[in-house]
Amino acid sequence: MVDVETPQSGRSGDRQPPERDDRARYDPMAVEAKWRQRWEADRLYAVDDASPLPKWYSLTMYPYPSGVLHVGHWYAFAVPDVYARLQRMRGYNVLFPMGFDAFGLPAENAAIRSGVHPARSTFDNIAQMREQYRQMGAMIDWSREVVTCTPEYYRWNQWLFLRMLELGLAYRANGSVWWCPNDQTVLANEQVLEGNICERCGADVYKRDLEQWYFRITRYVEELLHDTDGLDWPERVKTMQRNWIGRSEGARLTFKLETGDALEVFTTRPDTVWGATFMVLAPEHPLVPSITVPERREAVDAYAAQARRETEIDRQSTDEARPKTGVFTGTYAINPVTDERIPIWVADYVLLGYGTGAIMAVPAHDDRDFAFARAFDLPVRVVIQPETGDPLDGATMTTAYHGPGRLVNSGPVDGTTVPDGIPAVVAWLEGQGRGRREVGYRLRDWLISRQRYWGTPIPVVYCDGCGVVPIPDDQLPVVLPLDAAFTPTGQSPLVSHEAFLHTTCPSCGGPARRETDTMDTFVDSSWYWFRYTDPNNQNLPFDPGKADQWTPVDLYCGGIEHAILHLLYARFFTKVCRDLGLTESGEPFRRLRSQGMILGKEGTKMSKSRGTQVAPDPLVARHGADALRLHLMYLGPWEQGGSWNSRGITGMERFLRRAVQLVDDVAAAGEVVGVPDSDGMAVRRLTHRTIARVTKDLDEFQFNTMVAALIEFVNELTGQRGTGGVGTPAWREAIETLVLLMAPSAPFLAEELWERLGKPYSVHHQPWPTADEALLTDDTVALVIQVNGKVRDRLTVPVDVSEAAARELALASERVRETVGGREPTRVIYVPGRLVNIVVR
RNA sequence: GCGGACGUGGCGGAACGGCAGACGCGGCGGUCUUAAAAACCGCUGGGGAGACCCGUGCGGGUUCGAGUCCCGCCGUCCGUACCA
Repeated sequence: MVDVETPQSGRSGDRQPPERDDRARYDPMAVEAKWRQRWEADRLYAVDDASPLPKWYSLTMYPYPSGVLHVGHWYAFAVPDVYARLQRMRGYNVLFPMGFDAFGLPAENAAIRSGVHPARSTFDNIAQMREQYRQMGAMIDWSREVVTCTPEYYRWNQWLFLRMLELGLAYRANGSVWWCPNDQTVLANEQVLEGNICERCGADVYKRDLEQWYFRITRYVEELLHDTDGLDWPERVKTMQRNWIGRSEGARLTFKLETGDALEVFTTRPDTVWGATFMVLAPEHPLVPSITVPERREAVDAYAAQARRETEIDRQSTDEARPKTGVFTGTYAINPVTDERIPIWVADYVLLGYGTGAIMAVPAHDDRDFAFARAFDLPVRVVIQPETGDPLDGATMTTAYHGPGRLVNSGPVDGTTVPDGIPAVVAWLEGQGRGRREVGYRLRDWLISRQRYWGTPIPVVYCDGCGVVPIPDDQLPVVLPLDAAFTPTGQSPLVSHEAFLHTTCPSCGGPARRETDTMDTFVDSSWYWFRYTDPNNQNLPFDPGKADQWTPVDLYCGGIEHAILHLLYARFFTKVCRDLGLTESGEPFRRLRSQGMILGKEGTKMSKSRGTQVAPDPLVARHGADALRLHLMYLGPWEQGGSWNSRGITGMERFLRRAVQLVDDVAAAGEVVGVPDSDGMAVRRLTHRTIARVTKDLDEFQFNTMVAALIEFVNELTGQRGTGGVGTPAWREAIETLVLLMAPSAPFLAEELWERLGKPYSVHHQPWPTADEALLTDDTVALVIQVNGKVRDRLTVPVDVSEAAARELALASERVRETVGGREPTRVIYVPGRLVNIVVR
């Protein structure tokens, strides 16, 4: 690729003078310890709010302090560190903070098993992990560290809760909620997987009726939905958020019942109401007991009980088309447009949690309703006829029809086209007072109460005289007592802590009982990045000025598993903080990148319990943190992840040793005078092309190919060590550039080599090299010559070769003439500077 | 079922519609060594003595030219799951 003579002799005898043991030249442990100490003594990574440089906020999801780091943590943190370092060398004032998501069930569950208090184990784990992050060489300003289980932090959870209470964004309500019998707590809807699996522990969960605290995230639902459009996030994450919000346009219709009750339903197909031949209620629907006629009561009760049990046990069996089940209540409703009597059934395919928990069933045009109607022999009335093909017949059709067509059997709206005419039908229904347009959402309010110990106490008291009374701001924090008995009982452990439980009412001074539930730990992570901007504030969660100086976060990196929950809650909190005047922007994270997962041996997730985690420490001890960082980058595309494999790390070590040799050559040669001149053009081209490649790859998060570019650079230079170029200014430029390009990826060794080159401390304060455009192209290019699309020759031609000259050269090629024979080319394709394709017959 | 991503040597993976397999690991051969390790040099998709031929899951298509674009399959992974 570079037209420099390379010695092909391959003899090593005439190389350099005999070298000392390579270990003496590059001992990773010694180099890394040396610079780690120096950087910490100098506070090299301290972030200055007053810096005049433009800001760059690089955030990586803070870890749960589970004990020790595994290579997955390195993957998640060391790689974004590379980008943060690049931005710093580019002249940004970079904030790259770190903290710990320190409340939560694992510590508490471990405490129940081992008897070690969660506070103790959490802080021990944090100390150990902090030390491991130091080993990694990450650019962390530890003075900004946030630990969410400290009163200094969770006090502001409480403060924010009180503000939300004032705004009606926090409220208490009775409802049917998911309960995990293993963790002995309620869960948010978002924490229930596959219908009934606890996200935390995998146990089967079920519904209980409890009075709980909620955050009214639904108040922001439209904004949350619309604002996703403008985010530079992976498309699939945005799609997952939109699907979770689940907006659907439709109408709310009221059906009168023969009992005198009214039954509201939500439908996305109000145009099909003339085809509604029965209704279905969820088994848990509150009207079920009162509308069931006495002779049907036994059957309905039995069905409801069975449905509830099935929800408890397993509803995963929904993969195959589960046969529809249900029972008739004995009661009829009146179809509001046809005035017909239609039966009301109870069936578990209608969910209480969506819409109104009741539906009008239109079997001709809905698959589920169709299956139900056929199973129970209910009438199927076609109200949409397709405009082509055979007309549908409700008696004989075998699947529901949801295609386009015209409304039939629909009285005043007969002939309306579907779907284009639906708005007209809805307008007619509204005009008749028989329904109204409504937008439905899947998203529901966020249940934040947890009956567990290791979390933020909810700052309210219950007073017999005053009711629910918020704790005044000046009495915050409500401190979590450390001497509670935290064995789970189904109630918060704080219930049995007398000193905590009994207090006085802040309003009337009388006796009062504290709220003993704690907050979902997702509250902690919903605003932590703001706290990094002002970690010691005693008066507010954070200063609005400081927050707006740094946020929105420019680049947020983390696991794809947080695509819905954490990111949605964080966006919600940001909008609340904006409305509280704490920040200006309504979105927290401008750009999001998700790393793939590093899988353990059998291609499975690394798990502590199964012992499949790979520890970084022995690898660091043996190969160095720099080699491990490079190895992780080199495994494959970062956003894709992959299986862990420690074999390749030796290749990274070899690369680093070759770089050391190149630098030591130059260091030994001493200072070179003069500027790079035309004698070193080939080396200079190589250097600048490498700058361009490395920079582009870093910006595109292509860390694997970035490392490949560095390796190729070193290999190329190593191949030329024996030539006379070593002492030239161009060579010196190449070596210095190499060290600069290595600085983000291999921060320890780059610092060491920079010093050996006699350059001023620190390499991490140097500007990132810029590629000279003029050096990115060669004088000559290799022109590919094809015949009928197959490569037949390669010619070296001037870069600005004319088309005519290129064609002529191509046709003159010996190899081309052999292939073409005597045939006359029918066509010649020319791609400037790249290729000639000669087409014959 | 629905939605998305992916399928390339022994392995991890590269390739603006234009030289398939960059780079690394592993393997083979060599230099140095009493020896080994390390380091260094060379080779390493398959077939063929060779010119060449065949090769990016399978089958079609578009194009001068397809790993790349289009259509239809097969397989793997991820998300989601009766959302009215």
